[in-house]
Amino acid sequence: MAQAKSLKPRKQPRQERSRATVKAILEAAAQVFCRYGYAEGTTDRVAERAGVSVGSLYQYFPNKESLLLALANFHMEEGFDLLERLLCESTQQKPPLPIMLRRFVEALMELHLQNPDLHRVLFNEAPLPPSFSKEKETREHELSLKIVNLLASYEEVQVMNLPLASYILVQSVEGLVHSYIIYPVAKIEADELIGEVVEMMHRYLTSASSLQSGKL
Amino acid sequence: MAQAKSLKPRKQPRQERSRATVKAILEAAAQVFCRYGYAEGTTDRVAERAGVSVGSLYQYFPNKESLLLALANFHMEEGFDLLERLLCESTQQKPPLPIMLRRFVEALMELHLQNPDLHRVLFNEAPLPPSFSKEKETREHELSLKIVNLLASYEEVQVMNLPLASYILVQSVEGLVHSYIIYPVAKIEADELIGEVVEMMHRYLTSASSLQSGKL
DNA sequence: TGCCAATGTGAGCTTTTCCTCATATTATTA
DNA sequence: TAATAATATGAGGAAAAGCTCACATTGGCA
Repeated sequence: MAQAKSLKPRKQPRQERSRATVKAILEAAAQVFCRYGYAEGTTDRVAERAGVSVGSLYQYFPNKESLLLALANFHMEEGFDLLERLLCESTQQKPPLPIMLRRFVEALMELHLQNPDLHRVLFNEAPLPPSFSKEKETREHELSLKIVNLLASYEEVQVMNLPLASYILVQSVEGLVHSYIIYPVAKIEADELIGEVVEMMHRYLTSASSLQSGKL
Repeated sequence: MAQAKSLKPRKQPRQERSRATVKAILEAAAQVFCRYGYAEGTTDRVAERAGVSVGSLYQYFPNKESLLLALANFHMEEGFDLLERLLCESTQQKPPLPIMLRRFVEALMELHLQNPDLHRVLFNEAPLPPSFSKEKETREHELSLKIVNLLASYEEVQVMNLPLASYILVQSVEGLVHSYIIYPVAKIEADELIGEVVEMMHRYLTSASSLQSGKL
C-alpha cells in the first residue's frame, strides 16, 4: 500500500534565479504531461524541457506526485479565482439574470478551452491525491455560499432550496462543458450549446414548480 | 512517443477452464485497480488476486493497457445497455414525462453507485486509449437519436433543437451524478438531488422560451 | 575580496514493472 | 491409450523511471 510521502514543496526558492527555475519546471511539466500523459511524462523529460537538471527539480519538489499536485492546485485556483471575480462583479452590477448566467457559462467554457489537453490530463487521467479533493471541496463550499446569496438577490428566482440549486448549476454546467471540450461534438457549435444551457438554467431558476411540489 | 501496440485480446478462450480464467482475471483487475489505482495496480497483483499466474494473464491480454480497455468497455456497455433498455421500455409504455425523466436519473445514479471506486479509476484516472473514446462517441450518437425520438413523442416538450437538448440532458445529468458520487456532499441527500434534477429537466423541456428566442 | 549560503548539475544506483519463454499440466480427439 | 492441442506456471530478463548525492557554480554580503 502506498504510504503517505510528503507532497509539500521541499524548499522555497529565495533568489530570483530559483524562482525562475521553479516557474520553468511548472511550465515544462504542463507541456510534458500534455504531450506524453502523466505516466509517460517522466521527471527527466520535465527537467530537460525546462532546461534544468533533474537535481534542480528535486530540490523544489520532493517527488513526481508533488509536481502534479502543484500544477493541479494552480489550475484549480485559476478557475476558482475566475468564478469569484465574476461573482463579485455580478453582485455589484446586478445584471439581468440571463446575462449573468451567460457570463458564467461563457467563462467556464473559455477556461476549459484555453488548454483542453492539460485539463484532461490533470482532472481526468492523473491520480490526484485526496488532499486535492479536500481542498477542492472547501473551495466549492465557499463558492456555493456566495452563489446562494447572488441568486437570492434576484426576485424572479423561484427555486426553494438555493444551496441545492447552486450545486446543480455549478456541477451540471461544469460537467457539460468538460465533456464537450474533451469529446467535441462536431454537430454542435459552442455558441449554440452555451445559449441552450443558459436557457435551461434560466427556466429552472424562474419557473414555478412544474411537478407536484417536491414529494415523489 | 508510445507506438500503437495491439489492444485486442490475444486469443479467445476455447475451453470452459480458460473462460473461467479470463473471467477471474477481469474481476481481479477490477478489484486491484480499485484498491491500488491503475498505475500501482500491477499485472502481477492482478494475476495473484485472480489465483492464476502472470503467464496466463498474458495469454489472453497482450499487455496491461488491453486489460484496462476490456474492463472499461465492459462497464461502458453495461451503462449503455441499461439506458437502451430504459429507452425501449419508455418508448412502449409512454409514462408521463416526469416519471420517465425520474427513471433515467435514478438509473444513472444507481449505475454509478454500484461501484463508485471502479468508475472513478476507469473514467477519471486511468489513461484510456483513443479507441475507447471513438467507441463511446458512436454509442452516444446512437443513443442520442433514440432519445430524440422519445422526446419528440411527448407533446408537452417545447424545445426546438432536440438533438441539442438530448446532448445537454445526458451530459449534464451524467456529470452531475458522476461528481456527486465521487465527491459526495454531506448536506445533500441523493433523493433530494434526484428530485431537483428531474425538476430542472422537466422545466427545461416544457417551458416556453423564457429568453428572447435563441439569438444572443 | 573572500566567505558562506543558495542554487545547479548529471551520472548512475535502486527499485519496480511489464512481459517472455521454456516447461509442465490438463483436456480432447483419434 | 497415445498423440496433439489447449491451457497454466513462475523464475527471471529487459527496460525504464524515480530519485540521490557528491561536487560545481553563482550570488549576496561583511
